[in-house]
Amino acid sequence: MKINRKNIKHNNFKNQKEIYDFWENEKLFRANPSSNKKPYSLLIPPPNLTGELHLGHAMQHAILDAVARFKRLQGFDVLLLPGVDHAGIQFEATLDRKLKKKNISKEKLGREKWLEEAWKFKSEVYKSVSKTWRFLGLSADWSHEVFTLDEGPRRAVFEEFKTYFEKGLIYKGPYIVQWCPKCNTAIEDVELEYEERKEKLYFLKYGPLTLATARPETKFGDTAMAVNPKDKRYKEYVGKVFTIETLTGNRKMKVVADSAVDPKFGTGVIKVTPGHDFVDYEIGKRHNLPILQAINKDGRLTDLAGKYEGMKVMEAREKMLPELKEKGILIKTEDYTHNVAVCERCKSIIEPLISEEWFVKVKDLAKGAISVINEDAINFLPKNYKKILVVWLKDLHDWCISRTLWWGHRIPVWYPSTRSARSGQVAEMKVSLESPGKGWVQDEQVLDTWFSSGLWPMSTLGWGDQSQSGKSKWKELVKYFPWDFEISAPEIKYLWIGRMIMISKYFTNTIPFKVMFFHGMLRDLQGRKFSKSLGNGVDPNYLIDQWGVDATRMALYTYSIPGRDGRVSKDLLDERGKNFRNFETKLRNISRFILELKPDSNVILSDSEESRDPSSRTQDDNKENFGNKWIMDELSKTSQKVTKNLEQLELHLAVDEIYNFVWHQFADKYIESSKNRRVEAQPTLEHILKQVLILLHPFMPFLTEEIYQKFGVKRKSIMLEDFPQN
RNA sequence: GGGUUCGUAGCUCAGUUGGUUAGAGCACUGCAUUGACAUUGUAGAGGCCACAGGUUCGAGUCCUGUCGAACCCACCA
Repeated sequence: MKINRKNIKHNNFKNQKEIYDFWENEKLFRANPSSNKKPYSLLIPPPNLTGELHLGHAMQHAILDAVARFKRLQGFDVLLLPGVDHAGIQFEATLDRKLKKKNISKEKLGREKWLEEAWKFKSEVYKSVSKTWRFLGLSADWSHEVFTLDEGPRRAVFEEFKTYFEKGLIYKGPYIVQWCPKCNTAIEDVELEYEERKEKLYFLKYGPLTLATARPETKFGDTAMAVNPKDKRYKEYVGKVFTIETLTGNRKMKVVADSAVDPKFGTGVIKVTPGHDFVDYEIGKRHNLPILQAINKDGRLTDLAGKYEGMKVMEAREKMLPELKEKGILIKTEDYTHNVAVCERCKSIIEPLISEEWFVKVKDLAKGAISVINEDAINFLPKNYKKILVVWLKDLHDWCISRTLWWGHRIPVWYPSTRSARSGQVAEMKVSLESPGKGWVQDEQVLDTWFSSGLWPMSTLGWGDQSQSGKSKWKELVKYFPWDFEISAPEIKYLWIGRMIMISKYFTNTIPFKVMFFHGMLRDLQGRKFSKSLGNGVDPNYLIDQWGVDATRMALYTYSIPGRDGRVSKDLLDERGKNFRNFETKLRNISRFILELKPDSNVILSDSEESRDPSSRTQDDNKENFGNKWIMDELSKTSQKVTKNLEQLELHLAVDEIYNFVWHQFADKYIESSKNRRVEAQPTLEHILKQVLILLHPFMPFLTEEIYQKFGVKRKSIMLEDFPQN
């Protein structure tokens, strides 16, 4: 690249915002689909639109940005695509809580008005996310920014739904689902958490048999008893029907034999409640048992419960115990500790129940995903996540994709009348993005957030969008897909990563990304996750205020090892932040020494990059004297290692290398020894400094740009430099 | 019950395919300081690399087992 010195402006930036604006105004973050440079694409995991970015996000984004900047310096056409996710349940719950405080009820507002509020709230929350991104120096291509509910993704999601529908992979029907009574919607297995609870195990008399249960209140929904077929104790009872007292009259129940029953647990007999338990549902299906609904969607008992009708589950359990005892049904209780499923979002106890929902048959999708993963088409970091995902994919059950919410992609299914909509008449419905005509009513439910997130690698590049704006993007899809780099927290490996692989393979017959980087989780010193309720989190904005962006980024890179959790506290992060802030000061001082305190200005200003030969030997060049040759060798070794580390995505090692070189080789040894031959060493000093800045730029973008601007001979921005070739 | 990962200095952690004397930051001790830099320099102390076997010329690194910690998955009613 020819340097035209006349065009070079020395920028004296007042603050980091000015630097960021300079980059943005110069369009240095923009990808260029028509350039002949080799593409390198990175997809930012869309953060949930629910609030502030936390420390984990900051680390994730710092990693993405370092890789993107590195690849740009290497001469790639880099696309770092930003976007945010509408985060269905979570967003809706947050907004409802907010509205409740203002005494506005959702029902009163109605769907349309509520959605207006939602979009307002969305842009409010988005501002804080966007601000933090810029704060961190994220070099994202803002011209490509996407929101999951935008038109493009909406059309892509429709395409996805329609295809499944036409291929017979989508069905609607009653099925047992994990139901959150508080969020009032079905949720997926992967959306639940387990909490250890100390409860009781109740031993109840059912006809001639005694069985153990933790949930006596589901008694009203029992339709059978079951034992293990190999259990000799109960052989004579199998197939026989007994009359069982239910507290609301007698019910005839059969004893069935099913291998799902563990003969070692309790008495070896279970009551079967197909309407409110997953195992029981399966047993029921195998033995053709009737299903009774004993618990409603609001978590209260139904009329089956007689005088207990309307009571919440826990209340009913307490209240019915005396009656059970009195009637001789409750024989004894034992202390019992077990895991209770709770909603990941609101922590309320999940009620398995039967609900009319939409499902996707995932068997073929999963098979495809397994095949691409086994072909090693995706480079998983760490490697073992490959196996973990395959195991999960192997016995995946059908995906419940409907949610009883308003915030999301509404299911693109229409019914000819309100009545057929209510009864969900499958035969009459039409799949369409827009209304098929007057009188048609759209399905009330929306799609699971992950239905659209799973499509993210494609929908962000215009896939499935038949409109003009979608078609104009096809070149980008060809150029940037599959993505070169994707990063994620391990906790959403199934929810998101697994889905993306399945969906991408199904629709494009290829992988969604070439590198899948799972960073570790940042935890507190006791190894617990950060959470609002524990208050153990560390706010990235605090660290940035205290130590600066670049130092904060550096501190985070030291925790960026794939799959390795880091234990941190405010003190520990302050320690590292301070350490790298000191490093920043060191580098400022080095540059002041080299660029501002020059021995003789005539000697130093060389005219072009080429005319200088920094590797020329000094008179007394040997190891002990730390001469030019020595430092050039050290630099070369360092840049080789840094390049290798970056290529292998070992950012923590790269940071370590540069840190050590700058401080302990360059500053402590070379600069010290150069003081008595300053004039002769000056070209080398400048050369090394500039190379150091380039090596460091992916990690400390602001500082390196700031110092770079002080060079006499330079390009417009350090972002336009070339990464040292080795 | 199945799976994964970890155990290295007082603390938080690095240690790339096995290869000199096992490293960093912080903390600690001595010394220096009109210096580009005290947000510094320099010297140092601190480790049976969890434990026990094995493979090897050679093991923090590979294999087996034991103990300890954490996480994920699963239909323990």
